[in-house]
Amino acid sequence: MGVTQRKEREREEMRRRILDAALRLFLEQGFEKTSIRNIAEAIEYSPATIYLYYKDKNELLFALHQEAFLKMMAELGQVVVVKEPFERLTEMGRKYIKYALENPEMYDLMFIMTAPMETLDCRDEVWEDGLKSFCLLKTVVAQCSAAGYFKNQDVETTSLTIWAYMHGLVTIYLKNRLNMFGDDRQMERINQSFEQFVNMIQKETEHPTQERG
Amino acid sequence: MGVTQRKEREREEMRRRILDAALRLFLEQGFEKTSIRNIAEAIEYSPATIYLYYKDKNELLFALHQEAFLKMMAELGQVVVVKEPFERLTEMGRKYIKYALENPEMYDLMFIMTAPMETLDCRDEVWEDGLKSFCLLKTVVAQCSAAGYFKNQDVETTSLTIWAYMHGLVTIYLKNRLNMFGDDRQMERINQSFEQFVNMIQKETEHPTQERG
DNA sequence: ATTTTTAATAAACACTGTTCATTATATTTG
DNA sequence: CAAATATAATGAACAGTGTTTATTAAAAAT
Repeated sequence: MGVTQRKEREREEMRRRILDAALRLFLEQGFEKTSIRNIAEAIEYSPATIYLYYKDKNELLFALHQEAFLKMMAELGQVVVVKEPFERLTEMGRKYIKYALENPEMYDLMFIMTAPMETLDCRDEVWEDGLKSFCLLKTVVAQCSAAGYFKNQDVETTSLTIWAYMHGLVTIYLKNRLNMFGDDRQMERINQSFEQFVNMIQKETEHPTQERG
Repeated sequence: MGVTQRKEREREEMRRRILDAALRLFLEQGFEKTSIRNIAEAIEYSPATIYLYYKDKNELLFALHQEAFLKMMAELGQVVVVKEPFERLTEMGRKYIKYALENPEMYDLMFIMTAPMETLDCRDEVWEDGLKSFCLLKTVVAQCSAAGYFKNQDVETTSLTIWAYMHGLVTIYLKNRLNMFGDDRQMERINQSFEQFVNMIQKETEHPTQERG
């Protein structure tokens, strides 16, 4: 009989309700101020009920982290419309910055917090979301490579270098470390640095590597 | 009479005792598992006493963050012994990675956590430690610039670009995001990327002459 | 209609940062 | 010296956290 299926469906619906409430509160008031009790209250259930659908808070954070990756991949994926490979990579960089700045809490969950990762650790699973998005980057880098950019450079290393720079740039900003300049030119600084970095890696095309002591 | 002086000294001693205990516990069991109560217990005082010496936990974290900067500056400052400017910059990069990887909790406090920064915000002070260390980087970058590197590049922008990359690289590692590759070649990847980045920014030097320091 | 399975919860546990009235100690004053 | 005052330290409480468990209510199977 269809009872099992309905139960399964209802279970999924409940998981969604919890996730949606968690996401809403998360975005409204930040991670630190959102508790299991808040989420339970939002969906009008007792706190203990949450634990019937998610093992612990880490698992809930992990589920949110997955949602965040879905959204980011959708946005970064749009770069396929850009024809020229290097301009495609550049546009992906711009979109990465845009996503991070528009979704700071989600970005935290995806790349900074260790809590969601612990779920993977104890499940003995690999970080698929991270791998998939890194793969997207590698693909575009490989296309650049095929178009003559990044000569004699390993695609994976180049991708990591680019990601590291992008990640560093946005987290310095998101974690309020650009405040130190005391002015309101933070976005300007980000854009200038980004432009410089793009120019820098672009030049990797032209000249062959020259020796130096 | 010297009572005031002695009181002031005793107060400083107590602040140090608290800080030392906090630092020890922090390093022993990480930030998340270290509470005001733990620290109080370690110095054999009541939790409330801590609040006579530090306004709140953020202020305590800020004080620890300052200690961390002292240590990092001491280590990075050693690069003055390196004669050639670009090699000096490279060595500073190596030392930055070394410091971050050897002091992950401290690094978190310095560049990732927002809690210590809140103390600055409500004190209406500027982030001096950050500024000072960024200044050190700028100095070395300027020396490279004077030696013919980073032609036509703004020193501040270049410094931010370099810092962003370094910061991104170490945090991706520290926050366990390099686990995704599933192998044990994480340090290898870091070193490869670093090498690539160093090569990349080195080429920013204009190559009409191969004259250098 | 009765038994069994499932879902939801109230209440508790062991924590957290923080505040405040009260007590103990040290210093200053008469 | 003793009495008054200032300072330091604390116990106890408040309001919160994630999580577990015994108990109850509801649904499903017999």
